[in-house]
Amino acid sequence: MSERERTRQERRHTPHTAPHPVTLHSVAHAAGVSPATASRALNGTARVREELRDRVLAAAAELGYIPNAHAQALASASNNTVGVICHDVSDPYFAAIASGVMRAAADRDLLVMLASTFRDQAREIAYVSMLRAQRARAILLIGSGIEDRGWERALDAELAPYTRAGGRVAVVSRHRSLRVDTVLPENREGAAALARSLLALGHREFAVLAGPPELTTVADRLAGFREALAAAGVALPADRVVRGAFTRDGGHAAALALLARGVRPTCVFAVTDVMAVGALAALRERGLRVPEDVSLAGFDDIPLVRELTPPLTTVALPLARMGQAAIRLALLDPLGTRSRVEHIPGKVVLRASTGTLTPVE
Amino acid sequence: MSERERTRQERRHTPHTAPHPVTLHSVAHAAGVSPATASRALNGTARVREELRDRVLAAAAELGYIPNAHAQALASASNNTVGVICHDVSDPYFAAIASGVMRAAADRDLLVMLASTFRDQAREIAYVSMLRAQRARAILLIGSGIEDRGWERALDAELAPYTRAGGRVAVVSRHRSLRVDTVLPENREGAAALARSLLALGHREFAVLAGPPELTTVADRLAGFREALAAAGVALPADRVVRGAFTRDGGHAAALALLARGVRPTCVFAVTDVMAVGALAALRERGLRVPEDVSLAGFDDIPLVRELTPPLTTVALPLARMGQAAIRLALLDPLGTRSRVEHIPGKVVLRASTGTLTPVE
DNA sequence: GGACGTCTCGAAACCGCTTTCAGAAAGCGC
DNA sequence: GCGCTTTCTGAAAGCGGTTTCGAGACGTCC
Repeated sequence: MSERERTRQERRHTPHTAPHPVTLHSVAHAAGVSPATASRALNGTARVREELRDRVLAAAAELGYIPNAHAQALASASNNTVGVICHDVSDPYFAAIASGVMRAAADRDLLVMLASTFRDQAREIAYVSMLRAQRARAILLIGSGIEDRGWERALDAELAPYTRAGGRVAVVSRHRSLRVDTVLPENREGAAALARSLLALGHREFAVLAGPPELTTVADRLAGFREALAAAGVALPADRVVRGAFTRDGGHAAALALLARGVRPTCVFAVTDVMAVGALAALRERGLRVPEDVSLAGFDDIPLVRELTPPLTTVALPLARMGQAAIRLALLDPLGTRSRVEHIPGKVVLRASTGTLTPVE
Repeated sequence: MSERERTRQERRHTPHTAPHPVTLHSVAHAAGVSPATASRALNGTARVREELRDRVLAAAAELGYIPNAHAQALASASNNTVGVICHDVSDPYFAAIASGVMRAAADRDLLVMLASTFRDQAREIAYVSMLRAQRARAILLIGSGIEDRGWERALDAELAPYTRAGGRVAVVSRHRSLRVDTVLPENREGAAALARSLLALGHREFAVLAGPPELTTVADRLAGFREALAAAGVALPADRVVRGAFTRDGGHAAALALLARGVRPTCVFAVTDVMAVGALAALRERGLRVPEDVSLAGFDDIPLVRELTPPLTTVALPLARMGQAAIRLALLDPLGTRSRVEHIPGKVVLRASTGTLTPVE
């Protein structure tokens, strides 16, 4: 018995992999109090005689004590981390939203665990599982959803037990079948407003560079745009809509495909700024001047598009604030089983890419 | 006693805040084995009779068991999270590096905790402390360092016990007095090579938009640039160097300040692409055409600068690979107490912003 | 048939902290 | 001086896993 005791002690003396030997016990011992008192003194969770408190604090500082967050989380069943899942940090659209998330998290002393799926849906589900294991307070899904119904279902299956157990889920710019809090741009209205502005500039011949049709973001923006045109008696034939990936190169390819069809619109609407960037390059490559030969408009107002030549007309979304809103929603008290939706209006910003045209024709 | 037992039970039945009631005990019980066996079966850490293993796995799947990462970390003193600290996720320079970090982390099944300091040095130190509390396997410091000696010292004081206890620290593009692994662009050589290229284009009148002088990144790039000029007999007087913040607006302001001094260089070198973006806008605002009236070059090759008009000449750095290198270094076995430094060469990329000039004069 | 080595599996200690619960000490009114 | 609060403090029971250690159950070999 005492033999076993001894070997155990020896092992403890070899902090082979143990990163942090200074425990609450150490400081309690050094301060001449019990661990309970030390805990209370350090966290202020209960009154402790001033003299003892000072001794504890001094000992903690002296020893360089850093509490073990794992032990804390385990013992108190609390947790101050949130998980964020996105496609890729280097996408400026996401980066802008993430920046807002980080700001809001910092204000609330939350630690953010960030996961990039690189558009791999299996990885996305794996990350949700990991974040569940970490017992994250909330999981944020950011960015346009997924193009596969099966995976969506699998994702919801992973999310459901999490929310049922008290976990909070918030999504931004993405639909869910689950009842989760949502930050949703007014895609339809924004695109419609943009269309009206473009009509007012005199355009009548349009083309749209759209993303994957399964994405509600795409569907809504396309629908809004088309409706506003229709209201003005302008049609948007099917051959004027080209699909492409939600990336710079996707926009580039889509624009080339459009031109290859032989259509020559006076104005091109890319449903995403990122796609518009690629489109601008493609148009240039084909010798078209923007806005003299063709106008170009996007959606989102990522910082980048202000630096383009010409600066891009777009529908501005308060991206950073959308990120903050996601955190806010996720940390609000759960409002029954209902899900909240925060609608974010977009604002049309006319820049030089659509020129200040005298009405055509 | 039994009374106390009962109230405890009742409390357990109200998972008020407890996010996850399914524990290893549950599945062990359901499978009719001990928790020890269940643990071994789930982790494959020891041989378990096939029949039992199947029962455990089935029970785990049935109950939707998800291990508690906190308990695992606590019990096994292991951990699969790394912390990353940067200024702001929405800075494209950082975003590109972070993307590489995320990729490397995903390949190794690591969870990344990301913290943005928003250039607040107190916050940076606080984050190191939080990451220490999380017992992160490694802490990555990304991006240009700090402009304050006192804070730097405080940061090292926070880092030192961490590394001493076995934590790994890696920094990219940033100097440390501590012995930590480092991923370092060859700023001096890159800037010198750029200068030679610009000289070859015929330029003789230069100006530099530099960042805060305390940053070694800035100092190195400036020194390399100046040396290469000197080697060609070209001087760079003090009034041709303007300081500005390491941001788009910093570059903008610096360029305006330069012009306000009345100097008219034929070529402007912004030590950072991000600054160059602002500078380009400023030059335009003052009616200068790039590259006809003045050439402009940057450093880093962030994706954005390829989309500018004109595309920006710069020194390309493999940003994503630098991020991956940081993870790799941090997770390599500690090589004694020595610190490794991985030097990253830059590659001059001539684009239209410096034009294909016929040698001036 | 008994000594002995192998494989599995369970009991129990432990990781580092929080939080009850109860006891000690001190303050108070009578 | 005595019972009763009110405050502080410490012992100890977890939180949910991992891992050591030893005990059975078999198989093998003299």
